[in-house]
Amino acid sequence: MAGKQQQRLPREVRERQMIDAAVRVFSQVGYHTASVEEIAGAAGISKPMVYIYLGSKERLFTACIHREADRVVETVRAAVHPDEPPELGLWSGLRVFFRFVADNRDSWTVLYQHARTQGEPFAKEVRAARNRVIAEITAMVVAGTRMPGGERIVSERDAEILARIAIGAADSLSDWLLEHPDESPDSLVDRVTDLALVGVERYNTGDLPPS
Amino acid sequence: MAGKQQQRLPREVRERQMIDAAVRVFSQVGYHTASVEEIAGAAGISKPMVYIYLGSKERLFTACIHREADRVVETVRAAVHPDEPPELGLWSGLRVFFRFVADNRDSWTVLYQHARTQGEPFAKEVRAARNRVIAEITAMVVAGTRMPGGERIVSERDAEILARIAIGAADSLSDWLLEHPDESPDSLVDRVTDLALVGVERYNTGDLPPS
Amino acid sequence: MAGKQQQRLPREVRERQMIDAAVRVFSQVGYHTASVEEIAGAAGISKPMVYIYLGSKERLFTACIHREADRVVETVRAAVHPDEPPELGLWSGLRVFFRFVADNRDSWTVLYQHARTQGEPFAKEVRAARNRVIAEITAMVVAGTRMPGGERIVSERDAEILARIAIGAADSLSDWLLEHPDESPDSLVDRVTDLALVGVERYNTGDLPPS
Amino acid sequence: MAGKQQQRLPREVRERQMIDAAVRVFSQVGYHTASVEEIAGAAGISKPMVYIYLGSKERLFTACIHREADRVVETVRAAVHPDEPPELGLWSGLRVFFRFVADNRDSWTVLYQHARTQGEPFAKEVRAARNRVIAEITAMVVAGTRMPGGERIVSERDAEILARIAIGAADSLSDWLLEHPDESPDSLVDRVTDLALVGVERYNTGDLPPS
DNA sequence: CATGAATGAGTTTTCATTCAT
DNA sequence: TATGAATGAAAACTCATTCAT
Repeated sequence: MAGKQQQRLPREVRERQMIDAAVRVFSQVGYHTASVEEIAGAAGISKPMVYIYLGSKERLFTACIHREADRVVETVRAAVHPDEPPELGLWSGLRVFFRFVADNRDSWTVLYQHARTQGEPFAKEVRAARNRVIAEITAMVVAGTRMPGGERIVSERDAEILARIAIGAADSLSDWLLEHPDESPDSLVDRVTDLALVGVERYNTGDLPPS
Repeated sequence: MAGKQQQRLPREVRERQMIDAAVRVFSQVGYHTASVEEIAGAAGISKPMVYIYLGSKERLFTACIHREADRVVETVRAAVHPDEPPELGLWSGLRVFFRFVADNRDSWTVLYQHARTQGEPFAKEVRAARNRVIAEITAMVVAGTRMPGGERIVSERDAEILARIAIGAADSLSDWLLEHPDESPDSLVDRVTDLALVGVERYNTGDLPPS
Repeated sequence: MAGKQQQRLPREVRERQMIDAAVRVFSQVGYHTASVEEIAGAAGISKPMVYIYLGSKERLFTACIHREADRVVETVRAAVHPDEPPELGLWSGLRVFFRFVADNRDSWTVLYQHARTQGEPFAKEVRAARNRVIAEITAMVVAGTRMPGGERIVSERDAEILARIAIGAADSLSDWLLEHPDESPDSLVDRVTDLALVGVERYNTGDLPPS
Repeated sequence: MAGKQQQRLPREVRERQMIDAAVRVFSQVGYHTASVEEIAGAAGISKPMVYIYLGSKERLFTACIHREADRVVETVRAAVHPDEPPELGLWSGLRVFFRFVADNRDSWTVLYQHARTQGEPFAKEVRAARNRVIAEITAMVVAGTRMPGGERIVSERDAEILARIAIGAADSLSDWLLEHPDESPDSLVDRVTDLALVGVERYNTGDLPPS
């Protein structure tokens, strides 16, 4: 008489299923609009399971933020510091990062767009997650901008600024990518590179930079 | 039997007050978390007034989006195309835009961060508002990158990419500004300019740009 | 600057306008669904006027009930007791009553259908109004069923029963009339008369009436 | 933290309880005046349950209409077409119908009085329900007015008119019954029968029926 | 472990009614 | 007199969360 019960799975697996589903749903409709029931449904389980495993909607969202921040950080770190030396240059690093953002819309949307806009209960957690991402991208910038000899040519502060620009640009440009299916993350980075290398110095001639 | 009534003000004034309050509250807690009552309170009136004048929470939010999009567009347009000639160069234009974002946190937060993350009911309106902003910044980029002779050196597509980068960067960097009270929008643009002009070509030597 | 004000009309006229509008609106959507604003609009005046003249929505509805009950009673009375003798027979009286119901949908709907279904605040008023109508129809039945010599052939109690049947039937059949535009109140009464006179005794042969 | 919960009952049972309570409450105060909370209270459960099971106040009302229409139809049908032949005569059928109306005030009030007066959202459903009832009573009239040999003596149209009269009369007379506790549905039908059989032909002599 | 049943708390929305001009 | 501006009170509906089985 009881409705069919889900197969018993080890806790770890179940949790991953839930967070996967939650990221998917949250990214589509946002934290408030997503109901726990909807998420449970998307994970193929019943509502109380979410509470048993994750405790509350808030904790579930937090778990999503953590996991997705981990994924960004891991991805970038793995590319920039592969187990063995040859560190990537700046543009190669950016390419990896852009590709992640473009290929993982749900992750990025939850992490960068939704998490940010939630107020109090998450402020702290979100800041921490963001800082981890920023730190990682900053590290990538630092690594990518050393002179052949190893000297740094951008200060820590400037490196962070560049990291933030990269993050904001990735976010903003990933929308552009969606609207331009004829382009790819790679072709986009190429464009940006060209603009930075060639364009900047040239189109700037008529506009005196601050002395 | 009715409680003491507010001072009577003409509709136009009250509507502006409401939208002001709504932008403030929405920017702080987001669309869903903000209750109409809270907004009414912040505007110094009672809830039903919001419904009498604006119709619904949804329409109120839409009104905020429209007005704030207008403000960004107006600000940028006024700076770039002053009634009289001397158009601004790229960096001067960016400076105006950055300043707006930094000086109007609430507007920008609602427009760029919150509006985006709201799903269906707003998708269309938001897209329209965003496109207006993008178009304006793109125009600024185009205007700011002409050669002295007037020839364009960036294609339309690239101009829009630069505009999107500027927008994403402004958004991202305005957070950075908050965390660095010793800096200002102007000093920040100076840094970015320096990085773009001087840095790019130099720190790139070790990393071959795509051929 | 002030919106155009309605022409000043004597109180009596204004009140009639309001009640006319109210009957119209109430009959269409019912007491609760009708908003005072809607009624004021239908009467071509502003909301506060309704309160100044009638005091409250409740009193406005009560006024409608009274007036419409008066109209039914007057109509029937005028037909049955014309200033001078020749009283009408039963069927002629019914014909008058049916015609009123059919020709005054709004009045009847408010009086018989809506007023009835409103609970407490109106119970008493409604009962009184209904009783006046019932009394009048009963009087008509009594008048219409005297023998040529003047003796009564239906008891008071039976006369009231017949009156109630007539009222319920008029209500029920006026719906039927709406669905059968090829018929008229008169043709309907003819049918009913035929059924009563000819049919009843005949088709009843196979079904023994209670001994 | 949640208050004490009601005994757990299967959905089917709860739904019936809700509709029972709703019919009771709606019949007493009408659709608009009845609050969902009040109905939930009358059913011994909390408001959200009504929404979980029935979806909306509108759907709840519709469910009431359907169920009560079913009950009238079933009652009449069962009496008129018992599993085995001897169909009832007209008066016996009416007696069954009158008894239902008198014994099920709430059902009848909701079905005939309240449902009618509700405008748009219900118009269609109500019409359908009413038509089912009318059709059943009409069938009863047809069955009850056949000659011993089986020939029909009333046309379809006239049968429906008689059905409508019966319905309107039942509605109207059931009020009368309430005011006359010394009478019963049966005694009332007896009176009506007498009036129809004996009275009609007699008291009519002085009033010429239409030629 | 898993889930159907149940609810407290809160939100948007509407409307009769009043007041200031 | 007449009306635009304003609000208290209440109703429909939703949802995170819990408990009994």
